[in-house]
Amino acid sequence: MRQGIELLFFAYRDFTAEPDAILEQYGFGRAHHRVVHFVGRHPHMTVGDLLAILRITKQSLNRVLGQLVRRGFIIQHRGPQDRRQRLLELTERGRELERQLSEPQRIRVAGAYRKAGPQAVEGFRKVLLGIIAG
Amino acid sequence: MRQGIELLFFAYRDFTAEPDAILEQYGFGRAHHRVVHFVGRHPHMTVGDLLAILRITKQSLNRVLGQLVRRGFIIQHRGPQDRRQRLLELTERGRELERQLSEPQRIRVAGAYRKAGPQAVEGFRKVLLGIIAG
DNA sequence: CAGATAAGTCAACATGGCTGACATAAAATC
DNA sequence: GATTTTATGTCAGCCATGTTGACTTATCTG
Repeated sequence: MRQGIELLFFAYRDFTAEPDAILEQYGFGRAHHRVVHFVGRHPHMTVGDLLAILRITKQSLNRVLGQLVRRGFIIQHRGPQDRRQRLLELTERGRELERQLSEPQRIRVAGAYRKAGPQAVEGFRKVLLGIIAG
Repeated sequence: MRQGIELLFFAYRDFTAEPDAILEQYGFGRAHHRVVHFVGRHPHMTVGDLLAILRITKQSLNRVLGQLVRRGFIIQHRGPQDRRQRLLELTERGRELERQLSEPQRIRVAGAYRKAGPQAVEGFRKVLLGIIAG
């Protein structure tokens, strides 16, 4: 049981180390990575969607989101139905950053998947989903 | 691939939420939790061991470790071979805190294990170990 | 004895959480 | 049509926890 708890800690620790080094070159932090990741994965998501996923305050998000917008990694456009919304999207520059950040993670996960085999991957997903659902 | 990356983020997010709420009552943070966890798991570990596991600086560690010692959750005693070392151990109070913090996590992991089955648990471990090593 | 090592400390700084208060525009409701 | 709610943004300040750099003390080792 305790081992499972620790595995999550170590995996998270090692998982974030390489992207962190890349982010530093841009003057960004881990928070920027999360934003870039989720906007890349869900183009045209709203600010509210992002807040719900990250579970942080609007003020915290805006600090990093604002930087990403001002420096041209993310563009915002008004929602077509609800014009209060700001739909978020990566620019080409943002997509390039996303690729760069996710590369070491993809390699890491791909390697682990390959070594463990498809059945283990299935178990990995099942257990993590159970942990998330609670 | 991307799904695997996100699963880790969500699992870590949900995994830390409940302990965080408990820690707040003590005026502690997530960093204290990590220290309490690892000292609980490896009694008589040295400060250096803890630094290597956590991969933070001695100054960062000392801030939280010092608080835990001063407030009676951890005791230090000199290493019998090497008297420069400070071997770390939870006090009864520290063990009680550890139990309290790990309870929601144990429940979460146990529930996920039960739902997913032993074979999935094996896969979960394999993949996470691959991510850590790889 | 000299140098290396384990641990602790002081000071200053950055990141990224938080609360609280308030502003604006647009949508939804009465 | 007026009012209220919602989505977003913003200012200001606080806190936890990471960082670097410099230095001390005690102890071990060659």
